[in-house]
Amino acid sequence: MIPTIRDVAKKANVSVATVSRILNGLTGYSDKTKQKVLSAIEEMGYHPNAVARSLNIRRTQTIGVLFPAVSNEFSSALLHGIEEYAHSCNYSVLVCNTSVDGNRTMRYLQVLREKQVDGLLFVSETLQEEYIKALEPMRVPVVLVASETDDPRYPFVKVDDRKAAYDAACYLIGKGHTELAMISGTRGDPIAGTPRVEGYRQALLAHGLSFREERVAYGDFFYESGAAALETLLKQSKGITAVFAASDEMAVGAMNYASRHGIHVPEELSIIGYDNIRLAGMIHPPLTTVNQPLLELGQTAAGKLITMIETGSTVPSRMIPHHIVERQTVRDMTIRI
Amino acid sequence: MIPTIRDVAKKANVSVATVSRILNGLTGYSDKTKQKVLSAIEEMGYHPNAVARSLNIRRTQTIGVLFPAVSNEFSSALLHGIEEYAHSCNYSVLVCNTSVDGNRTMRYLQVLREKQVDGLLFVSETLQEEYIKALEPMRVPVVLVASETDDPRYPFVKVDDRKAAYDAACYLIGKGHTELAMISGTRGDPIAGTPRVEGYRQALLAHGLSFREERVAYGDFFYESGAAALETLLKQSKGITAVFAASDEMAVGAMNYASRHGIHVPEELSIIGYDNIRLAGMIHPPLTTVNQPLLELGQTAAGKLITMIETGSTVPSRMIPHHIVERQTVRDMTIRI
DNA sequence: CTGAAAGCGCTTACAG
DNA sequence: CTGAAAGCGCTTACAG
Repeated sequence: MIPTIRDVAKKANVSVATVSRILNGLTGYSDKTKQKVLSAIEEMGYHPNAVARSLNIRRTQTIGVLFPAVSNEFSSALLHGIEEYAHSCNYSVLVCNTSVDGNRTMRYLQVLREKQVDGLLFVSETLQEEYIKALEPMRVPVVLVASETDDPRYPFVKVDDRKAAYDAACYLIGKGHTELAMISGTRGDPIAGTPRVEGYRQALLAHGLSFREERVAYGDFFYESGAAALETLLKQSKGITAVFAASDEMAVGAMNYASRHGIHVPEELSIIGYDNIRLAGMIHPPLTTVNQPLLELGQTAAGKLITMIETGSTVPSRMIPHHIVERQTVRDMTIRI
Repeated sequence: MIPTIRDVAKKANVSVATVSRILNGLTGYSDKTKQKVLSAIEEMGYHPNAVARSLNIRRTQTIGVLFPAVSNEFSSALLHGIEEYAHSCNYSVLVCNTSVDGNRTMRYLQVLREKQVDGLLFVSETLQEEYIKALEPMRVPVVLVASETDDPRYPFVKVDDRKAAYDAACYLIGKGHTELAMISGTRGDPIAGTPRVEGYRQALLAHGLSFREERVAYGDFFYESGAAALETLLKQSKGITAVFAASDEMAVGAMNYASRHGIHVPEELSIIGYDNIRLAGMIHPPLTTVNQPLLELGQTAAGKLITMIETGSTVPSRMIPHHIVERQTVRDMTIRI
């Protein structure tokens, strides 16, 4: 029914080997043969079967991407970068939404292994021992995005979270703020939690300010938790003039809390976020924040993975530069009005 | 190196046929044989090769999903629903970001065809003649999501855009507004453009209000265009008290314009959006909008596609119910204060 | 420049 | 209950 390479060969009066060579741009056939074959392909509407090809060459030109959650701006911007780069290199991407569920992750790993993906990208997820055990025998390259590990077999691509948080706090201090507070992401999160608190702390100390436990509240990176965290901070401590939130969503949640309670941003309270997702520019006043180049992170990670796949060698990890995007939520206290 | 079914068979002293039967849960082997085989599999760390299997059974348990743009809340919520449902049915999903580019779409179609996907989902894209020509010989089911066609071979899953827009306008009218305006999406867009303007128009007429061209401005669904559209409306026509925006992003853009120009929402201007993406609940004041159940749209579409794949029959299209989510951007004019 | 044949790792009648 | 063998649609030495 659907024509195969065999049918094409028959029609063009050549062997399948010749058709295969032409299809793959190899050498070893006359121009006349090539024309014959090409027109047979055209006439029959032949399309090669990549599954058969993959079985032979043991390459599927497909990578698997595991996300803890797919439906937020952060993930989708990364996915965009990954897909774009992969497509430009002729790779397809299989998306897997693990829902932060270890069991789902393990099942996906199984599926991806059986489907013979050429490589794997772990987004925003730390490599559990269990995953490593499953990954090892798969013998395919793995790259982490917006995550980190010290196992050299698994390179990662991310922003320097500690430094970015340090810079955010310094920015606030540079604007004359001395009464800082922080809305952290999930307590103990080894990637986007602890390092950002640590960077914030170091910035305070570097400027002779004291780090006060009651001036750190913990959320979960999502919008809803931002308001609750600000409420906690305001209850626990008086005199705060600026807060650093470890995600834009939490920053916006905090801004809403402020707005509902008649606290003016930035006049009475300054806020700086983290991520620079589109949301940051959509609210009023627009949010000053730390830019994570998500598209670039995705592209770079896909690039590293594909390099590893195609060269068989391992590549170094990479810190992508961040920067602060100044908008309108931080008051400059050094200017007297 | 990596064990195959052959190695397992050898180790367990049975034929590959028997191993295959056990692997696939067929009948025709003793319990003793089963144990022998299972422990051989265990010992060797054998994992079946789905590519080889696919070549045989000509099913890949993979579907392709084409998006015009992947990095926005709308697409990612749909993707979430699609991926979730597909995964629950043991299908994997290959994402393709067409960037609203016909050439890219055609190339993806080619790749997906070669990779032998079992079915295709078109998200927010109309089926061009060119696509249909490429789709036809692929002989796999196709379902449209948040889009529409009258070709019965391609079922679709969407909200009734005309009716939803009608309801949005009626909601405004029900709140006592008579001076309505609309921020439409892309002019002439056959799915999310024209039908929404038409629904809005019909609602006006049904209530004895006149539809005035100068009270419709066109954006492109995205944030940036919302502000410009509101500016245009306000310049073209005096006395507007309420506006219906054909997307939440444009509604928020309009709210920002209002805020920057000292126009209070909802006291001086009411706004209703369309989509109910998370953004709608994150801004201040929170946006009243038309809810499109995106997760459900995605799930339903994936369900229909998989049904078509597995039964070989075609399924009917489906309109998913929408509803209005009342928040705080529409003033009730029927209440005297 | 070209073809016959083995093989990629499975599944599935068919025969016993 | 079990196995030998053909076949899925390709690629790739090998030989000429």
